[in-house]
Amino acid sequence: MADIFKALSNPNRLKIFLKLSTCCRPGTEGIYNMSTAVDTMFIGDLGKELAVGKPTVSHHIKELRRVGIIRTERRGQNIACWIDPDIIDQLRVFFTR
Amino acid sequence: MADIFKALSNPNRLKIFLKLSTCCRPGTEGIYNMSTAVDTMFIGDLGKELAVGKPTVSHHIKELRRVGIIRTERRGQNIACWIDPDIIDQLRVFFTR
DNA sequence: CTTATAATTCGATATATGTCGAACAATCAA
DNA sequence: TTGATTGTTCGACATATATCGAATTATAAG
Repeated sequence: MADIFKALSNPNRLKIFLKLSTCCRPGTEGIYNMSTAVDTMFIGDLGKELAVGKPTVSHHIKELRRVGIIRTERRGQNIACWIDPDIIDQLRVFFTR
Repeated sequence: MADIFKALSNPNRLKIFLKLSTCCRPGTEGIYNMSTAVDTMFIGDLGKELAVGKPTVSHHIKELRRVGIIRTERRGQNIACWIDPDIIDQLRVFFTR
């Protein structure tokens, strides 16, 4: 759990998380299965809004994936990302009771 | 929000949070008002379970208070701590939707 | 096969963080 | 007032982290 919070403690990683949260809402069919997703978020697109270089974005994505917050899948030249819904459920439960 | 997650990202601070969570459950009347609390948690008691020195515990408590996760109140020689219930609500909402 | 685009890896570096010991402050009890 | 207990403040230091530029890999398009 500490690792998950650490991942979300960096402002740029939190922005990535929020961006993915708004683009890929739980309950939206296919959003967690990129083969049918209607609204994907590529790493390059995420990086454009972050005022940091590509190596840094890559590092942050790697970290978010390491702790299980996001999942990724190559789509041609790009790599698509989405939030793992299980983690969000876990986190909500963590703050319940 | 990043600050809150950073506060919870340190293993010792997370242990303090969990300890306070189990000793001071939401819904327990008076637990957030030390003058009527039936189960208080003093800084010294928290420190005994943490394998770090008193200055470090003090530092962590300060940080948790700075970001609004806990509240404190002096009770004689001791200082009592408890979790701010509003923050927990905020966090649960954050991971909802 | 060559070029362009997207992303990762690798070092380097500056800054932030966690921890400690020593000294200090605050409260209570004789 | 003196002594004991509890917690804070202050430097110091070692480690962790965020970031960058340069080089590298992977995929797609001519």
